[in-house]
Amino acid sequence: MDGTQGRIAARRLASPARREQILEAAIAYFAEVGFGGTTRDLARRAGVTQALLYRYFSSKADLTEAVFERIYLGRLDPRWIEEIRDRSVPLRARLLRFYGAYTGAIFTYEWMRIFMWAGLAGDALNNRYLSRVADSLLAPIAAEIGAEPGLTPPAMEDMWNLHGGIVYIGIRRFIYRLPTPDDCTPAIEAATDRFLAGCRAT
Amino acid sequence: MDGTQGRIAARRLASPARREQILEAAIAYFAEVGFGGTTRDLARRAGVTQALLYRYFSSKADLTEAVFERIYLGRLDPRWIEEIRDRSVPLRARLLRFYGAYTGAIFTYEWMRIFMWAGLAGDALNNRYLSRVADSLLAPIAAEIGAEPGLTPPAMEDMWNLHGGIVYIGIRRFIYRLPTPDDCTPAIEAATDRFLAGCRAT
DNA sequence: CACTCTGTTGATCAATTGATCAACAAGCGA
DNA sequence: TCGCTTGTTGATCAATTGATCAACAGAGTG
Repeated sequence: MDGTQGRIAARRLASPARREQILEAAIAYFAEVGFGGTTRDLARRAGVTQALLYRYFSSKADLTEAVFERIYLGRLDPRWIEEIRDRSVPLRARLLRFYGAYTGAIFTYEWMRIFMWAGLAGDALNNRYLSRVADSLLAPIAAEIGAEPGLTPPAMEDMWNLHGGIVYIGIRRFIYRLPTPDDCTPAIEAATDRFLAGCRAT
Repeated sequence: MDGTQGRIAARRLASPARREQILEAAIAYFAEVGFGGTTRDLARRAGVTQALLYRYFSSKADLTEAVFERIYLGRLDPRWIEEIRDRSVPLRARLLRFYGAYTGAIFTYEWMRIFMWAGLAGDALNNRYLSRVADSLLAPIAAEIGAEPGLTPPAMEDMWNLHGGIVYIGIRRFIYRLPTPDDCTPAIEAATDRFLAGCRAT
């Protein structure tokens, strides 16, 4: 209830809890201002002293690395690909289910912005993540489309087009701060239907 | 032919030429490292002294502002919208012509990255630019599609989907540094055809 | 209460960085 | 060649910033 920013933290915390608190604050802070942000500002927002950061992280680089790991780790749910291949469910429903889950996982302020900051900075994890998206998600989806009677399997560039058109909603919302629909399900449905219709027409 | 970086500049240059040279170097430099880059690094790459920057720009903020203006100014060609409305040309050809010209204008290392850096930093020009894209380009395109017999006019969210899917090619190439086709014309054609087919099906 | 462990802090250092300024020097007209 | 204008530089300042460390303080134990 104090009017000042930060300094909300308890006076004394168990080591793992404090580390977790700092890490969470770092994710929120770096998402907002990028990795050029200062350790002093971060500490203020975490409600601790700047010196304390160095008890839990050996350097700023060490801290940002922890932010990366936390952000990337477990972001790609292995069940997604299983569900994509589950042919007991109609193809359209599988696509909608996947992109519902995928956007549900990545359409957050922290994820979208940290991913973009990292991409611009040339982070290697970023590049590797997207390669995995291509190999483990887009390629299997293309294969499933190709397995459907009457549908031509789309090229990877077409898959990227589907993917990019959907992800761009999050870019507009969290990076460009443009108004977007609260619920992006209808947009995903429309994009998916257009895409499937295109695979049929060829 | 000196092995060192930078210091290519002539010893003495006319004032406007030097300013132009610094501005060009700033665009290339900030595109690469973002606006957190230092004036010393920039000066080194421009081949001048750090102090000289302040003869042509009153502050770093003044310099970055000049970079913005140069980048944004004249990037939206007013002829594009005229050509979009030119109904003597088939609709599909108009769409392809527009996105050929549009991607030809923005798919550069400098533009894509500075635009993204600025977007993350919350630059106002960025937001305004995209609003103009929506009002002056996407909305008229939607209207032209709606004017075509047998086609339903797409909602703005659909237009953003078309747009985002195409722009995402540039994001992959210049921000994520992923491999993309040298010529993105086929991808644009495929995306456009899918989109128009979708407008027909409804 | 005294003791110990450890989470936390304020002070501080060295390097970086935006910005300034007096001094230098290249071109050019008289 | 002299002298003026102006493009250019090296030195330097003040503020910021990542990182360190001795000292402080809260909590549990005997």
